[in-house]
Amino acid sequence: MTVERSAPPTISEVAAEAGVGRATAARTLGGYGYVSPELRSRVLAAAERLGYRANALARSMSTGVSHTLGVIVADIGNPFFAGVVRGISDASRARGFDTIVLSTHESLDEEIAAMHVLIDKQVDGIVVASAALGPKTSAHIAEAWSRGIPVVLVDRAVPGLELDAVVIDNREAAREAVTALIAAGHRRVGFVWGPPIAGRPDRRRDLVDAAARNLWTDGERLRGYLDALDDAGLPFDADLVMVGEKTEERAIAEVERMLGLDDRVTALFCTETDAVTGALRAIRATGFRVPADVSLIGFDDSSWAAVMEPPLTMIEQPMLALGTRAAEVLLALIDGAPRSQPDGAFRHTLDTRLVERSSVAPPSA
Amino acid sequence: MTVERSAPPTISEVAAEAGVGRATAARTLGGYGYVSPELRSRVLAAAERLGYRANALARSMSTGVSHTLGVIVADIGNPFFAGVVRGISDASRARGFDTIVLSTHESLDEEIAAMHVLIDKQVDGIVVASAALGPKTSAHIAEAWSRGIPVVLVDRAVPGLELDAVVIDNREAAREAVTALIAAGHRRVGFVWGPPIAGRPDRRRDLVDAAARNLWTDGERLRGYLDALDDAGLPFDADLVMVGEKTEERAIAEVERMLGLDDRVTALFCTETDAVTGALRAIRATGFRVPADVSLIGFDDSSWAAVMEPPLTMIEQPMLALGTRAAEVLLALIDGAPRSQPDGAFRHTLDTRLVERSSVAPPSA
DNA sequence: CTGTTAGCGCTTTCAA
DNA sequence: TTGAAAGCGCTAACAG
Repeated sequence: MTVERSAPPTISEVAAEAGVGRATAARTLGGYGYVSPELRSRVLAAAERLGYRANALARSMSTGVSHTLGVIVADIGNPFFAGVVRGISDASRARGFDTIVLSTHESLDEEIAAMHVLIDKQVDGIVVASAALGPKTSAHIAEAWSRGIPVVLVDRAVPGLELDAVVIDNREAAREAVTALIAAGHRRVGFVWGPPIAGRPDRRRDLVDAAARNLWTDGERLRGYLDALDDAGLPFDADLVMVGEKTEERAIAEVERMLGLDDRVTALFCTETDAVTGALRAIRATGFRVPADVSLIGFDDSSWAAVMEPPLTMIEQPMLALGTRAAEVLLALIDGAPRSQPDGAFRHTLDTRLVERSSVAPPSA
Repeated sequence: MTVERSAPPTISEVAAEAGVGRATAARTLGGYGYVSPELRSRVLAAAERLGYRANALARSMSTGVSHTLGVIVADIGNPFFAGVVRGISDASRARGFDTIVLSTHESLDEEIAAMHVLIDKQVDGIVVASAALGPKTSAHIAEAWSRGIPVVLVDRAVPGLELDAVVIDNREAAREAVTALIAAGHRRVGFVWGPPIAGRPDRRRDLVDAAARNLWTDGERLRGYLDALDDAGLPFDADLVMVGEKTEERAIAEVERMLGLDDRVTALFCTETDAVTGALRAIRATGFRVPADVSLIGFDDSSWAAVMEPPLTMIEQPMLALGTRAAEVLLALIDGAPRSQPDGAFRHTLDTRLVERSSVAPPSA
């Protein structure tokens, strides 16, 4: 008892039905070339009658353009990336492009595989939040380019890769946040969600090196933290930075540790949502209070942060704008705009905003 | 100073390079048919040398399958849908399918357009969280089916449409939550995020009718609320349900109103994240406290809810599972599994969980 | 302005 | 086993 269905009508059938040549049907239905009003309406009527719909694949086959963009992110389920993808999606849809989105689960191998999928599917361009750390790990990106597929980076720049990248100034945003903490009087501010390394580095330099070997955004945020310390002439203390796996559990453990130090932390800078919630749990578990006992600023504002008790001071990232901008840059490239200059990559830096609420107060005496 | 790039190598070029017929190259590269080890390795070597990559479009053209799934949701930027999409994406990727995702911004017209885009792009199947209210507004879904493209619904069933639908039991989940509130002693519980209608309906029946003319999930949740009231023998009071636009602002206004009633609300059931944050803001603005003055339960648990002060009791939806399950059902359909039975649609109902935390307490005397 | 013809790159009979 | 040739549905020259 299956539904009866014949093969979808092709343009030839429409032409036959309308009693015109195939090209004429193609011209009116494809919206190109000249067709007399007379034939035009006959074709349209025939198409209507048959329920004709163009086969986009066949069209792409002969034109060489798919009107499809590829998007590669670590995790489409993450609200941040979801927002970015929404931006890309809206901006490209407005220009007639659809998007294929692939999640890499933060794995470089999956990112490479994703890139191949997109190349094979003949997308017209790709925007990627890459896990690549430098030119040596980004051959797949260069490969897309060499095959004529423009690529723009979003959220994460790749040091040494001369490509358009739509990002925020993570370093400056972090510095601003930590500076605010210091300005409130804090001298012991913890950094939550550090580089995922096993041991605790003794020297500041080792930490920076480790960060450079990991996610670009994380490294930049760490540098911004260090910058703020330097600006204020505060000493660096390895005990105040979280190391190890980037999980909420680990954040809880690390923050509890920092809170248990003889010269305990009085303020926390959290670089991601899970770091914030982890820190909050740790603070609560140890009986401290925000902001009376410990101040806190986190990355990635959300509607929840505003209804917390107390409302949280957060760094707001322009998620949608990152996406729309990336799509615009990519679309321009597809239209033939010149790519990055030989003397350095184009960096499109979008503004962040420190949304001041009530989680920052002077340290208790 | 542009990068030199020749047209990507085709299978013919690989064949020539390997000194074999085109079909032989196609057979080894396509992984089908028989090829002698001898020629096989020669082809592979040639492909490697030329940097050959299959053109998936051309392949789809001749095989008729695109190994691509279409996904239509209201807003990919919404964490809930992002989670669902992540589930779909992971499950389908594991089976070699990629996904094109389209956001409709909750507009039926955009949904119809999206459906056409996917049909034109020859996707092998579609999963949609539809805004359609019934058979009359879901012609586009039937159209996809009639063209041989399987469709499965996710999150939102469409009454009267006999299609596989992967959903949760919204009515039961709502009833459970409201029952918990009533069990705590509340007799005046408000319903936040009601049907988007202009005026306040006098009669309960008008409200239910209005709900039926709107989003399926919303209607079900309202029915569950009503069920709980009935179970407990509590009277329905139109003043306790929010009506109007579904925005956080409106929720704030409505909750403030309910809190200002002579016989004010002492508990709130919020059907969505923004309803929860709106309610929280209103409660705070009016000087009340959770749960001392007003209890609250909301839909869509998140990591934030657990770190609120107090931690919020919430209904947890299996976002990822909704997605993976929908993908599995769709993939099975693509594989030729029989679709819904003539005597009713297949409903795949996933469990929700009421995560009890501390936002529910007996009403204050 | 319209129709004919030749591809786009791949798969798939069909002979050899 | 392998190769030649046809065809998927559409666009794009090129005549007419």
